[in-house]
Amino acid sequence: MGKGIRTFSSNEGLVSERREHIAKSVAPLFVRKGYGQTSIREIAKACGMSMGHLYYYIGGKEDVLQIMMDYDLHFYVNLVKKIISSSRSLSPTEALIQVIDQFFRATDAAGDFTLFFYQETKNLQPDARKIIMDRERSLVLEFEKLLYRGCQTGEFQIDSIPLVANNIVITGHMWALRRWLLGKICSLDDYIQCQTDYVLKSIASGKKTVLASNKV
Amino acid sequence: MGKGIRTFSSNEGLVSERREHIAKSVAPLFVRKGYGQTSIREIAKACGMSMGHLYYYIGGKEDVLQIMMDYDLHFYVNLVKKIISSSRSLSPTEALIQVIDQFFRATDAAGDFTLFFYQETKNLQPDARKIIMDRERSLVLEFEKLLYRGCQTGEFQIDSIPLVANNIVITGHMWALRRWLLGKICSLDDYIQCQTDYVLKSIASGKKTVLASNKV
Amino acid sequence: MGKGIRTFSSNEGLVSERREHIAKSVAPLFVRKGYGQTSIREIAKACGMSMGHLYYYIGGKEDVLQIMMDYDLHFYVNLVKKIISSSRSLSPTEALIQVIDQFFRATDAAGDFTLFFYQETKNLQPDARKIIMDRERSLVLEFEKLLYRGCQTGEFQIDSIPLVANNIVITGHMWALRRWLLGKICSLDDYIQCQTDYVLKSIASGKKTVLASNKV
Amino acid sequence: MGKGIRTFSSNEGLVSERREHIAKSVAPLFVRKGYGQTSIREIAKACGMSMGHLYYYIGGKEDVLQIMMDYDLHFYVNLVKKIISSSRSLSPTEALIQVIDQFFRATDAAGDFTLFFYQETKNLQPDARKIIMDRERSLVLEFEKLLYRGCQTGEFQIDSIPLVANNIVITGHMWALRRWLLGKICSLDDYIQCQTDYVLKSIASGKKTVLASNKV
DNA sequence: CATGAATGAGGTTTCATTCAT
DNA sequence: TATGAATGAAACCTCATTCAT
Repeated sequence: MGKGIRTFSSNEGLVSERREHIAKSVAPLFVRKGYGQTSIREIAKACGMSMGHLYYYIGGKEDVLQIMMDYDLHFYVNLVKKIISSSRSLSPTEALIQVIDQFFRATDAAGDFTLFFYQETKNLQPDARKIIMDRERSLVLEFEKLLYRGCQTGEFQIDSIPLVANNIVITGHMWALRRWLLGKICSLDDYIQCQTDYVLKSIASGKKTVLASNKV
Repeated sequence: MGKGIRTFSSNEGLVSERREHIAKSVAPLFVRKGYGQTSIREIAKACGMSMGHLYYYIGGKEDVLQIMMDYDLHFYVNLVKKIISSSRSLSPTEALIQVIDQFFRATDAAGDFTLFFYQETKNLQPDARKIIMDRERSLVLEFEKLLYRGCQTGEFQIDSIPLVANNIVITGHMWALRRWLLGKICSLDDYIQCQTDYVLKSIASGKKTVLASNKV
Repeated sequence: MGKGIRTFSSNEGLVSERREHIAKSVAPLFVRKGYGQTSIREIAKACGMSMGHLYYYIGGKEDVLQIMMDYDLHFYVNLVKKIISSSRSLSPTEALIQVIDQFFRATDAAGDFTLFFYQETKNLQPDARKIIMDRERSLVLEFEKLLYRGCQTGEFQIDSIPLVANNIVITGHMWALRRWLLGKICSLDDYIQCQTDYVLKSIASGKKTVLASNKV
Repeated sequence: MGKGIRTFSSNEGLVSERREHIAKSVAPLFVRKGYGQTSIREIAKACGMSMGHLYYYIGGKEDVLQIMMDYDLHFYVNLVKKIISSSRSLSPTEALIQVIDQFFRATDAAGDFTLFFYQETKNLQPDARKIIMDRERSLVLEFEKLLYRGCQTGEFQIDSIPLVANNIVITGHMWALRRWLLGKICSLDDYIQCQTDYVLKSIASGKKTVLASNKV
């Protein structure tokens, strides 16, 4: 974890282990108080370490942010990967419906982190930001693969797959970013339902889908 | 401007004027460095005021954020209102196309501010946040009116007007929030084109629109 | 009032009038918040003047303290003088009893000011402090005169008149300074009763006094 | 020392030690300049600490005042306790004479602190003020015990023991508070002599005391 | 490996005083 | 006379980071 981050230890395994521990410990703190408002003292306390010891595994406060973001994003992306791969046996349309459903719910569950991600990425150094953004990009890629499958079967007709993939991700994230507003309009269930329809309508090819009709 | 914010002056006009000046002066600074990373000293300098004088018109650093956000959002919302009202003579479909185009371009122009808005709203006190969010809500409302017009003419068929209005706003904002990713996929022109199609497809009623026919 | 304090006005009468106004206006503010915690802005507001105008009649913040103390002490000393002179027709012992009673009650009424006086004298410049202390000294002098009368009639037998005079003043002040403690022991009435006895016992000559016994 | 005051250290012994050091270092500074006129920078310097380090052991400037007052008052009260208990073998009258003598001299020696105490208690928060005042109360209590002993032996005849105890304490304090005036009337030796007489006269029972007889 | 006392620059805020109007 | 906008030094306090133990 966190290659390139300064450490005084030469035991790579231990460093990885401790950094994972840091990532897990610090997440609720960061999400609740914000990165800027959290002090090193609080971080160390949350990690059950002394400040000096914390600096044994990191180079500076920023590194804690990077480690935490990297870890959480890694976790989040893996979750999405699992969701998508577990739908591989379904038809693209059905898979998309299910993936959107689960992705939106996962994003809702990690809602505060999603917001945190948009808010605090700016506090990362360019290098660290690149790493985080690569992970984010890989998230979109997963959706692209799914959409691509639908295009090949002819169920979807899409001009720009990356853009549609982005739209799906964005729409999920927006539930987290604007829940204060969207929550007044509809429930998460409604939101998922509507947005799924919205997406399907816009990418549906004329070709009959295998969806509901086959189920009967 | 900024009713409820402490000032030592009883000259309302002057206070308004100075606060507008502050809002304008501080915007580029905030957008570039972030609210938390900008010191009062820098703010005062950017405003061409002494620190003491700055505090003559505000109650604390937070107020500068509120004033700036309120001002910029006010400006932005007014722009959108103008865009929408100037399209009143067009058919709903044509109006939507044009409004999306101009809204996305305006959002792109104010791109850094849009990102700033999502990042820094958390630093406002509940009272101030409410004011800002009310303005944001009024933005969505403008789009709702336009969509409603389209539903009445029968050109649009929409389950949840607020949700579609939100989606349009969101999609515009996302160009600002994720330009680092979207910029690699397509240009702003492409983005507008695709997203417009995307929206229209999903809300098109079967009824023939006046659009295509006129183009011929 | 406040000779030697800088003013830009050459109209002596006006200056005196304004300073008296300042003294009266500022007293409750000072007593409530303390001198150090009261700002010039608050002082000016309490006086119904602008800050600039206030500085037309004073040389600095300290002068406000001096003016206020001088005025209040002047008022207080005059009160005591009246009390003492109005008892001139009584026998020294009876006079003392009555004077102590009224002096203690007056001090109790001005209790916060008495405390303020002990707390804030240190904030005066040496010159100003001398003026204030001279007034304070004149207070003790009034009691000395009364005691002296009693010694001449033979009712009192006192080694050091100034000391006894001081003790009386001190005992009165202490009710104000330590009301938080004394208030738990007894009421003001009790306090007056006991302290009067205490004083009388300690200065009584063997000679029969004209007191209560004669009254019957 | 100073339970309830924020510290970043969990080493109680160290905290106590440092706070005692702070109390000792800051006393002459506070007494000379007053609490309000002494800056944190000066306090830190007087303690031989950096400002940051000072704040490692205290929560705010006020805490320094509390710590210092508590420490000095503790010291002062202990001194009085020692004085009183060391006179236990004497007759109440002789004990009182000796205790007053030593108490007044001790108060004179700590004169500036006594004045400081009356001036600056107002700057404490209610909680801290209570602590300080409890200590002050315990001071009076020591005198009450002594007076009580005298009443039991029949040497003293006192209506209100607490009040007489207070008067003794007050008279001692007054030498400190009004030395600028009293110093012109008599020396400390004279003051002690007179005030002792004054007290004894007012509490003497008719019963012959063991005092004079023993002297012969 | 581990601790936490120590640093000091820099943060936000206040306020007595002046001066152009 | 009268106003109050403007100044800027100095106040209190925080915190990322280091280093002796």
